[in-house]
Amino acid sequence: MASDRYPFRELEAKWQGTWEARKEFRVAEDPGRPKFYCLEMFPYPSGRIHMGHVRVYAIGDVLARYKRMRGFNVLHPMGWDAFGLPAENAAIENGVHPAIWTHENISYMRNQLKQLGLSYDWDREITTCEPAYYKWEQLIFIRMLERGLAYRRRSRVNWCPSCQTVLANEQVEAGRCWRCDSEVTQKEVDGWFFKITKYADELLEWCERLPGWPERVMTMQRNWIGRSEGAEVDLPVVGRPGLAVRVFTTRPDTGFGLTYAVLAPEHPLVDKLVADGGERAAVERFRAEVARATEIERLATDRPKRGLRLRARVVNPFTGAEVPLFIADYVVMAYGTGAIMAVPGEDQRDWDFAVPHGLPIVETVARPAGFRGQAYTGDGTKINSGFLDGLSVAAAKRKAIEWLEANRLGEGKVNYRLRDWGISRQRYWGAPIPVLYCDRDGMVPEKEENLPVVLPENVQISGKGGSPLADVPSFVNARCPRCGGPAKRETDTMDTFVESSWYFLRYCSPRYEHGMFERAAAEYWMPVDQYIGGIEHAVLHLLYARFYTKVLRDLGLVKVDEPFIGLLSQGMVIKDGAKMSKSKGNVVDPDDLIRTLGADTARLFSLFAAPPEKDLDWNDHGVEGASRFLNRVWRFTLAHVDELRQAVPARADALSDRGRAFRRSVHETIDRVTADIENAFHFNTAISAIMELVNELHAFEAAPAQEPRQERPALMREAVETLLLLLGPFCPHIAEELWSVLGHAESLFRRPWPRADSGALIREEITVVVQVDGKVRSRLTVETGARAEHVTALALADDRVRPWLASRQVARVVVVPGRLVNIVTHAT
RNA sequence: GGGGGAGUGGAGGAAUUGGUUUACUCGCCGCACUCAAAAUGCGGUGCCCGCAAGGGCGUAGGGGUUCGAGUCCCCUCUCCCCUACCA
Repeated sequence: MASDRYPFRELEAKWQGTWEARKEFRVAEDPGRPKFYCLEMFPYPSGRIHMGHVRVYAIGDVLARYKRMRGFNVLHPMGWDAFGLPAENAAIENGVHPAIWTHENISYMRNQLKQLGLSYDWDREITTCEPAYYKWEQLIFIRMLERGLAYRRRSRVNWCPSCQTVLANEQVEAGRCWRCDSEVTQKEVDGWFFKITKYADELLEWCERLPGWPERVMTMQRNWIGRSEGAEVDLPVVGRPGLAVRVFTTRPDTGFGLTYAVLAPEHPLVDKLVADGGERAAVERFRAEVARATEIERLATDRPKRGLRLRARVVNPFTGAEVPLFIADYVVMAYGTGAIMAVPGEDQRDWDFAVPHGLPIVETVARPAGFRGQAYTGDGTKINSGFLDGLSVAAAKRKAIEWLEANRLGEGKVNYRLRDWGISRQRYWGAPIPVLYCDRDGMVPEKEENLPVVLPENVQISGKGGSPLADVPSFVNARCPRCGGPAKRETDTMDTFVESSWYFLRYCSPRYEHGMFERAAAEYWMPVDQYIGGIEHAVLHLLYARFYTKVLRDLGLVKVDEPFIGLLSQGMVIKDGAKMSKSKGNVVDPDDLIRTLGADTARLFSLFAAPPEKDLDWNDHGVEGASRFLNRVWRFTLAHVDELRQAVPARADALSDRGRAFRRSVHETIDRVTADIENAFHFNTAISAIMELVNELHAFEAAPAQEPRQERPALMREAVETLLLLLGPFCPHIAEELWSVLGHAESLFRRPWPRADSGALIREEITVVVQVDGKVRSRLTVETGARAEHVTALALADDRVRPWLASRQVARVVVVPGRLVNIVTHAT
């Protein structure tokens, strides 16, 4: 069986070696040529690549090779998102140092990628855990600090009381610690934040200006930013002059229906309002109860809302009435002001809480006739609302805000769901945050000339206790950059999303030593023309990278507003109805596949089985089919190699009928493949067009020759060469090999992409469908451009059509030129 | 609860502005080659009726617009993804 296969192993190794030795894919800025920046999301060096990687990198490689053949100067780089938690977990579990683990993984995976024959400029490879990389991120951190874009505050984190350590979200499994299974609690710690909220509006506006992005990704980003317009309103606390509960509402028009107010349990005001010991104890009990709510409980939206009524009362500023104040679990501190004005008449959540607590419900919008619901959230005429009565909801919102502002009780306000980006990680394997704490000067940034603040290597990682860096005295104990006195270094490291927020800029000048990147290089290459990656990064990575780019722009470092012009979100790789995973036992190992069938087959099937944006259903028989196809191409070419090499071009204007028809197929294939790649990355249909060409090539070769002797080899040579050029981006090794077998000294990838000869595309005759009352009854072969009257006459006279017209009258005839004739009849 | 996407043969998937439904691949069936098998090549393959010629029905279901609907409009069902007490 193996002996029947073409020698993909030797051939793939040979061409990979040749391309590497020739530095075939190395690029430099060239103002004389249009550039194309093709980028796939760089991998985390987890150990081995999986089929998802094969898919995304195959997609990117087709595009990069295609664009090169189209004359673009293509930047197509690769690197490693090398910081991250798994390296630390490996250290904890196997005692391997994260640096060693990471670098071993990188060298294994680099080799795997090279075996796929991907056309990267490997001279630009970057690894984010190297000081030469993260040095620049530290510099930008200091710049952001100076501008108030980086700041420090307390926030809540997941905390394992048994391991005495902070847990990342992915280390919390169903509310329990991934290692010791203890119940995870929340804890307040100091941490660093990037002020992404400052850019909320700009990030949102640009969502409308990125037509090259999938709509669903933009929608997810819009939802994530979550802009909502409303008002903040002060509810004075009864008997406490100067003290008020500030709430955010999107429905200021419903103020007259405000019958109680609610604070988030952890709201800071609660401590000020609760003085009495007994009440304080009740509050603490309630808070503990809410904090215990596990992940699973929180998922159940329909569970009863719990609350505790405080003794303090607040004033409804619209009515002047005193109303009760609660703390309740359905109000979260993370959104708005962490406090709400409750209007049970027009908010279902408030209604759900008000009814069991016996709270009054006031309707402030007239219900439409027949309304049977509970809270009413639709539009209508305002009622029971004093000066707002009679207005529509929208008009009442505007008037209520005017009134609040005139009476200094509140103001119009736009609120965002987007939170500032918490970048502190109490972790070892990340970029150190370049600040120190001095007893005299307080928090001080490291001096720029002292950067990078290098991550020390002599660290014990146990997974217990706080940040591992805190246990490295040589790292922690330092000198204050300002006064020279003793100071302690920050021991938090940065979120790995920071590295991936600018790596695409570093690729422009990866070895540049005087800054993040060389300005001219970035101006030439940026923005990324096509970015390709998984949908799982639809929000976080893609939003952070957009934010970071805007920050760098405002720091005067880059000119672009957005990093990625085009985005392709590829689907998952599925097998047997489920995502490939070790636990499901349905993984296909790329190494095995490359060894048994070759990289070209692996690439071909990944691209053929589904369009890139859809999930790909892996099928071992299908992979065999892809391999069979390449064998077919191989055998055909070798079987005719002498004939093909000796062929002399035929005159295109003097071909036999059969020869002309065959040549037309070849040139139609060029157009189809080009359009499929160009328009929508429909590589699957591009490949099927190439397969059809191969089928036709076989048919042409097998049929008895009727044409002049020279014509046949000439047409076959043109067909095979076209086939190889079209196949090249998909299956570069076999295409390059056969190209050289045909006698070409120069690489196929130095050749321009083929262009269809418009003369070859001309058809003398076309098939026209004849319908009677919308049903296909016959087909006619007519001259291209035949007149409608002529085609109609032929159709009406057609033997297979006439019986359907008997005893009926022709009402009208619809002619679609070059396509069909529809004869519409009615009974006589 | 909110948002987004998808339902086409036995399977993955194709179908220009509404114009031949099911390209290509897999699977299955048949034939050739072979002592045999594999490999390879060629042919067939939506469902139903029919010896055949041919006809009827078919793109989740129901309605509508149209000479003509997988495609456009309305309703219903199913599945997938994201998100979540967002005030």
